[in-house]
Amino acid sequence: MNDRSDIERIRDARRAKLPKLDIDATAQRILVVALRMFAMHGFHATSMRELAKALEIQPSALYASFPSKDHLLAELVRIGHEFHHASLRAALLAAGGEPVEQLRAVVRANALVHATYPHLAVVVNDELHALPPALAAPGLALRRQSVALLTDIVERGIALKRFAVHEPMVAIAAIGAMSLRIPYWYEPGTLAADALADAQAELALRIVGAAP
Amino acid sequence: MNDRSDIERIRDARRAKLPKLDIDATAQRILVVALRMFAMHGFHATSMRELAKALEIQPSALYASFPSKDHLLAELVRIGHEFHHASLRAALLAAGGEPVEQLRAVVRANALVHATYPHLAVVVNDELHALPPALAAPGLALRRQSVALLTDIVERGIALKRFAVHEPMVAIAAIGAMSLRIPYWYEPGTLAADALADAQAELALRIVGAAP
DNA sequence: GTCTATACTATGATAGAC
DNA sequence: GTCTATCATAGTATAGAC
Repeated sequence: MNDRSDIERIRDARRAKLPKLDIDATAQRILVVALRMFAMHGFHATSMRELAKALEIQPSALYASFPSKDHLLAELVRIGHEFHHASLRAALLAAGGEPVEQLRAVVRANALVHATYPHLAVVVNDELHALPPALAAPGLALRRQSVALLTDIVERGIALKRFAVHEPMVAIAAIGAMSLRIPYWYEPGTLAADALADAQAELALRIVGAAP
Repeated sequence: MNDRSDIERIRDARRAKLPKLDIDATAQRILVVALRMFAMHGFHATSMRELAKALEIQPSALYASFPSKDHLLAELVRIGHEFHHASLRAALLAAGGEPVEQLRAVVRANALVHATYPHLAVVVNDELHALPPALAAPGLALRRQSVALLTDIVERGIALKRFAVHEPMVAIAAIGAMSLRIPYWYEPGTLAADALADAQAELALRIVGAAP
């Protein structure tokens, strides 16, 4: 498919990038380009031939670094989930014991990850289902942990009467959804990533009815 | 690919369904099954052969109703966008002139569409980018109108001092994201769709800082 | 680790009979 | 409108030389 006319799911204005990794330079180069193409067009809409062409190597050379296309995606999904979960955990640990501050910190971190690594977020969220279960399992486990982390904060805040929420599940889903959607609309320029994170943290506090 | 092992993007607990349509019965039967498969596995991960097999017809029979796989997706996307936009418009028209009631009505409608037609919502949102630009254009136009509809309500509410928002764009995106994500987590049972819609409408009012 | 060359399979789509 | 049969292409992946 030389003449691809698909609509891009995420704009390439911000170049695709990965967190710092400790892996082979060739593998990293492949991962970054694969990340961009998987994010923009989707995993199944990106062929190994096209990926190789974008890298200016032959398709067969890809298999020296990754045993299959699935493993390539799995590695991106693994990196994304681990970085994401580590970011949330670090934010929570630094936030002290007050639910308001915990929620603010975790939502800020969640927003910043999505604003800083939008391609990675898109691939993690939209292409995980393309993996065979064995390769998707680790990511799914981390995802559940991240949800639990947010759930625990909100439920504790309710118990401590810091928050007032009618339907906790709906509120938690709304807070998660807010940051999850960042890659699809946000572009830095008018609003700095940090200001976006602050704004979403404030909205999260409104959502849980934290006393202002 | 007989032995598909992909993870399903959306559970099939709720059977895929379409709004009432005025089209050929055969075409409708094809559309419903395609809707389910595109929603669960993705457009590119669903082959015409698999679709035909699920319908218990031969692949070539599909082409009597739709000239190509793209057109099949385009029809689903068109139906989804038109139904969605019509729902929001109807809700707004019935809501009177008060921004608080307008926002409540539109968010309720948005939530109900996503809770009632989750497969359609998933296909519209996740597979639109798989269409060539010419086929995607009508959907994109309706999408912009729906966003504008919400934006106008929020901005008018701010101007009339009914709402207090620091970053309108962030608030509007959050309100949209909340309903958009419904198909990926919500399952009726513990919470009725109507209660979900009410809960999201309340959260939207909190997000825009409507006086309680 | 990259190349050339190629095997094998799956894909979207069409031809033509009924 | 559905069938059988088939085409042309694109897909993932491998073999073997350098």
